[in-house]
Parts: sequence; structure tokens; C-alpha cells
Amino acid sequence: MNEFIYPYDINLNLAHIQTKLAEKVIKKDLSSNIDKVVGVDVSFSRDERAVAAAVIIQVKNLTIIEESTKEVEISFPYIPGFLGFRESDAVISVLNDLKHDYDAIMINGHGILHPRGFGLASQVGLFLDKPTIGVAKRLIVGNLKKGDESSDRSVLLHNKISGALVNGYYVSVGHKISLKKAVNLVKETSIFKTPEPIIKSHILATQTYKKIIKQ
DNA sequence: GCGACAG
DNA sequence: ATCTTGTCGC
Repeated sequence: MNEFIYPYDINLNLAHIQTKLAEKVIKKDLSSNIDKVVGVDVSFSRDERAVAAAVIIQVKNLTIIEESTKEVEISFPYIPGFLGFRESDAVISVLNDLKHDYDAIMINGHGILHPRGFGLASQVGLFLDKPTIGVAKRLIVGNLKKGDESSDRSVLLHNKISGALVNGYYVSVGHKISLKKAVNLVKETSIFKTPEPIIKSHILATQTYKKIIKQ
């Protein structure tokens, strides 16, 4: 079953929506300091049942402030470039259950480092009107810029810097944050290779999924 | 036409 | 993403 053969006209419409919404993405810092960041991830199998997990972490000492999980329904297939339509509802749903507030959201997936500048992280950020950061293991678009000045390398998209490579992860602006601050936050929250908000939410989602769904 | 393609 | 045990290596 090839997910790539989703009705072409639907893809065109959704692609157009992404292109239009990408214009609304804010790529600079508006808020003050980011003290608390929440990581979110979704775990699922081949069916429509999935588990979304969120973990709020204090940036200062990387302690966990709150955790939340939620069983959700996934109805949209995985199509590269359209991950937002598959996972954003689940992500937003688990975030809405949190009691504590947070200053930024770290998401598994790209922000503006996307074919139409509107990845999952941007979609969630725009919808919730919150600062979001995209963190992904692999590129879907873009080229690594050679001749790096720091230890990190930049990722070029349409001849402009749209992301950065940090500890093997591609970081990009989701919404309402600068790339510089996004990169700093990823570094600040990294003890090991993977940023704490990302790995904590991933593990929580996976374990909860196995517990309540896979039984 | 061929290959690539976040999770 | 997920299906899956042992196993190679720092």
C-alpha cells in the first residue's frame, strides 16, 4: 500500500494551503526568555490508533515539570511533505491537556525547512500561536552549506539559510522564534545527542503506546 | 523518465 | 513511524 498515491488533486489543494499559510509564519523572536519548553511526539503503528505524548521541561535544570499522554485517532496517511495533516491534530490535542504553561514547543519534524516552508512544526505553531521549533533526523529538502564557520552547518533552501545541523539533527524555525534562538534552545536542552524534550516525549509516547494499545 | 521523500 | 535478537564495537 503506497501512501504516495494519494489523490493528486487533494495533494495540490493541500500544497496550496501550505504555501499560503507559510506566509504567516513569523521567523523572529517576539516573546522574552524561554524558561519552559514542551516536547511532543506521536507513536503509532499501521492502524489508526496512536498515542501522543507531551513533556514540559525546565530549560534551566532540565527537570520535568509535567507529562501528558493521550490516545488519538490518525486518519490521514503519511505523505512526505504533508506530515502536518497527519500529526498536528494529535500534537495539539495532547498539548491542550497540559495544566502548566510553556514558552516554546519542540517537535519531531521540520518547521520551515520544508518544500513549501510549512512543516509540521510550523503548522502546530501557527495554529496554537506559540513559538515552535522543528527538529528532524533527516532532510526532506535543502542542501548542506559547506564552509561552516561554527561546528554546526547551515541548510540552504532556495539559496537562503532555512535551518541548521545540530548534533546530527536538522533544526528549523517552526513559528515565532529565530533560527539562532531555536538552535540555542536545542543545544541548551541537549545532554546527549537528542534534545531532552524530544527524547522524553518520544519514549513516553512509545511506551504508552505499547502499554495501552499493543497490550 | 528516474530517484528522493520529515514521521 | 513500526516489525524485531542478537550482536559488533567503543
